[in-house]
Amino acid sequence: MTNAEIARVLERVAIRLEIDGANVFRVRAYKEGARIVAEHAEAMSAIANEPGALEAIKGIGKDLAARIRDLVATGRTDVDDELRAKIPDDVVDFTQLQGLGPKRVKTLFEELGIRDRAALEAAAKEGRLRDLKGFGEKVEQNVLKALATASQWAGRMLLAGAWPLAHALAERVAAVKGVEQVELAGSFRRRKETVGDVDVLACGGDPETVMEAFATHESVAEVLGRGDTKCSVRLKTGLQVDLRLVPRESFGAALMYFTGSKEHNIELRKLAIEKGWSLNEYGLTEGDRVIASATEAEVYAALGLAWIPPELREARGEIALAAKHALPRLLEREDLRADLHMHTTRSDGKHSIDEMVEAAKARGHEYVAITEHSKALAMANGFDAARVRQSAKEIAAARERHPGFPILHGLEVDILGDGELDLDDETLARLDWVIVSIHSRFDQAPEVATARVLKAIENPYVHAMGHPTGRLIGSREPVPFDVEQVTAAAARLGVAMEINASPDRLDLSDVHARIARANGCKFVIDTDAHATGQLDQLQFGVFQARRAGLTREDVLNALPYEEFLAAIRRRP
DNA sequence: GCCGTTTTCGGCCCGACTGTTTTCAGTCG
Repeated sequence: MTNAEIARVLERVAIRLEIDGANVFRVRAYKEGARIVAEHAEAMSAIANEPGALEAIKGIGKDLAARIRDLVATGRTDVDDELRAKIPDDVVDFTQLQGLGPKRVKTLFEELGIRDRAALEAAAKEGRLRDLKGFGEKVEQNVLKALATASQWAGRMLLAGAWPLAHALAERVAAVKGVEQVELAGSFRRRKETVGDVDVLACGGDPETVMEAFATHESVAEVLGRGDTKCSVRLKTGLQVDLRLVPRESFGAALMYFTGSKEHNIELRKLAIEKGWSLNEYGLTEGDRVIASATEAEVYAALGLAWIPPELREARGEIALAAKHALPRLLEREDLRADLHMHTTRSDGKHSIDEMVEAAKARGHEYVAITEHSKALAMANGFDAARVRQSAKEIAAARERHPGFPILHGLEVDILGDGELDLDDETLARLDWVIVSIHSRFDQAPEVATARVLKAIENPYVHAMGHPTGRLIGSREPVPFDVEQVTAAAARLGVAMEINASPDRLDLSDVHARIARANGCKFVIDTDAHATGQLDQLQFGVFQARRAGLTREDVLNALPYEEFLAAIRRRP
């Protein structure tokens, strides 16, 4: 089992224990265990047999270690088996419906014997929920609403999808007279690849006027709730956005609180408690005395910490680094000097070489690589050997038209099912920049996929691996190769890992990129643009890189052109 | 269920909102 699969089992054990009415701290231990496993760099399967290795991980004790060993060995564990026999899957999923938590789900299950979605919907429609203890007409209506929403809006929204909407709402609020500060907080500010909802924080201005401006924005479909300090709306796209009005004197504390992550905040509170203080969204306090609250920097400083970039606030060790003032200087968009993965009309792009080059120049790039597909992608007009020779002439001609702007003759070569590359070495040797990518056979077994990728990157003409795992967020799982093994090999071979900035790829993921960095990999951050406008998506790749803790030094296309060439010439 | 230069027992993050109640449980972030 992969770490993600183990984490899912532990998470669902936690929910079932909650419904079952177990000790809340036992529930928390399982939830925390799930999170730790999901984010752990080493595979549980690799360390399970090493005595004491699991128990050495903070948050994993004797019991959880035994569960994890069971799962690694057999794919099952008895506590999960027992609970599943008791509580059906659908009932567990009920807790994801807004307004239903473990207590109400327990009531539904035990009082009415509701075991699946259809039964829940029927019972709500027939008005059988309202008389249950802790329910009422309103809750019953909310259940129906939540069921409808869940079917229409099963997942989260891509960060890039929420981006323009969130900024439009923030600008509307910021334009209200008297409003002093507006920030988009939550997972949005941490630049997670998907967001479940968006939190807008504001201070200043007349609360009624600010709420009204927010609630009447043309993108709003429904006002879900409105109090003195908070207004929740659902947009026409399905995205939920919460506006919170906070006092200006505690804006920093509120921004920290609502930026999260929850786990990061918990660690900060523990730190505050150690000092005899208390931290909440109103400030860092000692009794009635406010120690810090106005800005994030003040609160972090009072806790003895450097200000932590939101992308790192995931309780992955950033607080310890901040305490030592040893946080990395994260990569910034301005550090990137090139985009090294883009297509033109010659394969499946929408724009010509000249158009792409001009668009890249307009975005401040100092050099680019043009990288068409190879022949395995026939439908994308992929290049064969003869077409690569022809392409060399086309690129040479383009260089004439763009003096002083280096254009690398690149190609995105398919990794075939067996790890062979789609073009022969002689052809690859003609290219300045060779990216290898997987576009087929996403369903291989882990060992097969690992061998496939290792074989591909061992080819001495390969410079980088494009969208390495091939995942599509929300629709296609990553190819299950061993990321640990592959990135270690890539580091040794001098093959860079791409962080593909396309919003539904963002591949490598933050977790995988962290592993790759720890193994000594270099990276490239590219758009894989198929049209000029997509060159703007580079920022989403930068966000992902920041979440992985990458600095300018980790990234090849942050190098000036000559240094970049020197770096990639280490290969034959 | 986890953890511990005080503890092997007794703690474990905290406040707002909703809708249920008529002082508060449940949910959410």
